[in-house]
Amino acid sequence: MLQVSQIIAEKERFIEGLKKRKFPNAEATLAKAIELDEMRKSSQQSLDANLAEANAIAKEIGALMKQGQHAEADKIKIRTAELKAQSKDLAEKKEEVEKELQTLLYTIPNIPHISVPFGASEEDNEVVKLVGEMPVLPESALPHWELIKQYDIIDFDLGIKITGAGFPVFKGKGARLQRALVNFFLDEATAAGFGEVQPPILVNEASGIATGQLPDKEGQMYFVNNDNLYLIPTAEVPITNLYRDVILNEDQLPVKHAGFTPCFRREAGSWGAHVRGLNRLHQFDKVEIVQICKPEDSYKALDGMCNHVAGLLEKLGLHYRILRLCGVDIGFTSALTYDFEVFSGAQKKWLEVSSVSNFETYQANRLKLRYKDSDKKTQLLHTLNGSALALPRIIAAILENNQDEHGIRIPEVLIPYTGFDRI
RNA sequence: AGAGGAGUGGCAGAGUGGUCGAAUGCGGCGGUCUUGAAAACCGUUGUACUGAAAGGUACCGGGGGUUCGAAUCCCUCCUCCUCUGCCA
Repeated sequence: MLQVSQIIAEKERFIEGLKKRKFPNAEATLAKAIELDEMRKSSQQSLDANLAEANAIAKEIGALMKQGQHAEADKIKIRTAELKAQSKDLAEKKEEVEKELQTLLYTIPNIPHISVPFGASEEDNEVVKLVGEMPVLPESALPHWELIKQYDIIDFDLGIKITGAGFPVFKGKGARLQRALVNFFLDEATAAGFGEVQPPILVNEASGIATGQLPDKEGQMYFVNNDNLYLIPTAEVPITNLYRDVILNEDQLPVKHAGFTPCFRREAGSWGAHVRGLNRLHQFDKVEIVQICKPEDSYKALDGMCNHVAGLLEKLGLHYRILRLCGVDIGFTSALTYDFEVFSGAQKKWLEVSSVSNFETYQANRLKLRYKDSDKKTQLLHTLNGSALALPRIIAAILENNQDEHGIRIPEVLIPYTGFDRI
């Protein structure tokens, strides 16, 4: 969530930024936020003045009672009745304005970083890096949804029976390959200084709001009605919320965490012929990296996280590219996002396997995540996160790209984890 | 899940209707003393909104209520502890 003080200080840049996102009525929306904030202040001031008078009278009554002057006390009580009624009105008005302001601020996305390109669609995402070679596969190469049947390693039909579409069952070497990747990713993250955590995979409403999934993407999360809990769409939610309502000391920064969790996404309305097999699931596994740092360090941190993800893909021998997302494709809460896509040889298409973002203070403002700087002033921190990595599409790419007449070759770095070199 | 108890500042812990944003101790910070350190002593030490400032307002688990006035009384929710039950 943007801060009104920021909006006032950098109005021109914010308007430009919102236009990059094709956000409608940028000027009017920001002006409205500033106006509502003014109203908030003035109604707060009237209410405070009212309460101050009531407090003064209450003290006076207390003093009179002590001296036994009950008649005198009763006399001033008349005024307090008026004040009480007024305070109630003023408080209601204040709450109304505050709520209206908050509702408005919830609708305003983060301001894109200066380097975010303008664009009309995902076609305009900027390719900033291309690494490796296109896999050369024989004509007979099969897409992963055929391979998994042939080798009996992932079973969609079984998942449909016990749960529903989009919940595959990993079997035998498929299950082992997935576990190998998880362990490999976690070991790499640990080596890079990301402290491992295992958070809950159900979260409450406050957590969903703080990282920005709520109220914006309510329908995308599974919800457990009986207990008012949401299944996480990404480990970003619980891990970042570890630091909700926290004031860190400068020497605790940066905070770096990695966590492995299943992720759950309803993906309502986003299904079609182009999302076969492992390309899109309701439940999938992912190792997430999260970083919290001082504002001046966050873009260096973003680069560091990108290098980490790039390193993983290189070790797995995958052909990949990095995209800088354009204004219309970048996520609601993000200021700058790099997507990583691997080439899936048999499908002949790029699959997104990671998204690394800097949220600047957008999440921190909702989280109330701050630190005391060298002047002992508390100020908002920057939050970042990225997938390192999402499993199913990596598996799809490995299966497709590494297939030959003898089966599927396991990447060298994974063999110590799988215990076999071929499926 | 049932019965009982409890939630107060970084921590411990007092406070059962007014002078309480809250005693006291510990911790933190600054200082005196010291070659230095420790001890001792003195001072200081929550967050947010608002205001140029002085100040004002709110916050004693969350929300609501009673009262001129609530940390204190009432309702409700949450969390923790003890006992009983159940369970990986």
